[in-house]
Amino acid sequence: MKRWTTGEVAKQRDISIRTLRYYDQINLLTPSYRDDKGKRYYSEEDLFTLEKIIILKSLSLPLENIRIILDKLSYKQILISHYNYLQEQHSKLETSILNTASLINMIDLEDTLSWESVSKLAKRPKDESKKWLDYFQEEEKNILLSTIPNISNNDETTQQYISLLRKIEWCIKHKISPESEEGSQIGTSLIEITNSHFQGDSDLMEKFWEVRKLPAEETGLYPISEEVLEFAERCMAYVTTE
Amino acid sequence: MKRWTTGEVAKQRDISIRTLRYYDQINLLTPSYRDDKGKRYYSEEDLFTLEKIIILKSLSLPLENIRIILDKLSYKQILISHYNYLQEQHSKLETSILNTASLINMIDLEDTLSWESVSKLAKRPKDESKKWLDYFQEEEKNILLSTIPNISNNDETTQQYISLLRKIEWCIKHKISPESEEGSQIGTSLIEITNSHFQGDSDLMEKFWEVRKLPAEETGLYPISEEVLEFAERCMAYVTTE
DNA sequence: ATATTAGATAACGTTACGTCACCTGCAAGT
DNA sequence: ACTTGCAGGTGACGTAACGTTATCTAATAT
Repeated sequence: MKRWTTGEVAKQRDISIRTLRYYDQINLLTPSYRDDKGKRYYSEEDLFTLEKIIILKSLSLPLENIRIILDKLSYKQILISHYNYLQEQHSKLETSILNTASLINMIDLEDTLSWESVSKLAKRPKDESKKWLDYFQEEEKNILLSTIPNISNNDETTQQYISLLRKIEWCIKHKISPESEEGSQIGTSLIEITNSHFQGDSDLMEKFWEVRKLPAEETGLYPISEEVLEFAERCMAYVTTE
Repeated sequence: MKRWTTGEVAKQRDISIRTLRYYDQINLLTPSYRDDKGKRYYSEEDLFTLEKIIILKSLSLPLENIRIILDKLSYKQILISHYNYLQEQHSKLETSILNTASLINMIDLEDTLSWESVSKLAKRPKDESKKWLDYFQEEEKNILLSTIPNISNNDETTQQYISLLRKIEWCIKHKISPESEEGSQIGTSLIEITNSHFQGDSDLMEKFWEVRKLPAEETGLYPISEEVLEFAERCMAYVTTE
């Protein structure tokens, strides 16, 4: 079983040695082995924990909170929350870029620009440092509960469901068509899950997919893009016509 | 001339009142008018300055440095650096998203995942908090100097040049073709600038455009996308065949 | 007449480390 | 045998950018 010293870990993960010692000090990440001379040695598991910590920190969680929830979350759960976070950042960035480009252009056009005209565009996406819970709420509380009533909470199927959506995004990025082996697998799983969720109530099911199209502000859910929805629908269609 | 109180400014820009008072305290942003009772009033110019500060802060400049350079930079210059920053963030985010999706997928596939396989993907874009100067270097030092020798530094043309590239990106985003009024304007300007830069040396010119295609790591320059390059070339072609 | 609101100052608290002083074991060069 | 350099260690104090709390004032609403 390989072990790494502080220096090695620091270099590999691009953090300072001081940081590692600090995390040890506050009992956030205690290396699993200590020399008779006091040297710290980190195991593979320690590195995974560190990875978790770094990701959670990037969601701007205070270290205190990280310590509390660290062992309650799997690496996968954390990665998924990270993914959601990144997606949100991505869409925010795109509007920011557009706004900034507009502003630069405005300066080129009018030479005296009033604050009033600028202030509309200058709105930066506000920093939601306390909002981090949201990235988990979606996993913790049932995806649906808040928007559609009368559906029981089942954490396992929720997990499966999210996993499927990720897989679809993955397929899209790798240009795998919904009319493929993977597509039909996804389709079958989707139908299974949706059936067990809605117990054949196709009316509710329709409503559900509609809701998923709305932007996040209105539903409180992470929005699924049209592209993903279409892919999902084509997967399911492909399975039923096979 | 309208003036705003601390509370109004704080609400409008989504920052805390404490922050405004603090900026006053450290002489970073002193409101241009004070009541006989001590109340702060911010003018339109003050708001522009605040905007500058906020943008520079988002590039993770310490407030100390911001104060030093604040009056040396125009709002436009700052916006452009901000734009560069956003573009870099954007491309980093995209690889991050891909990596995260890959990791999640890996977990679904193999149930025991080794650190070795993870560590390759887990590389986050390193935080370049000291690298902020780069976003300005491009404006300050001549774009070319570092890569192509024998070209004299001219800050004004550099500015024009960057401005043109922004305009191209702007056109692309708004689906304006290079074979349009705007396109021909851009083309003419591009030809003018490039000529005055390279004095008709078409060999060097070729080399220059080639260099711009390389990623940032190798050149130290902000990379121009293929799309922009193609647009530029079509603009110039359009002008010459007109 | 009182309560609420929006502003002010002053002073101490906080997070996540950076930095500094000083100590230790070990391998290599002189 | 001695120094040098390096990689590691432990305090302890320093820092940035505010948050928080206590206390005060002036103006407005009820």
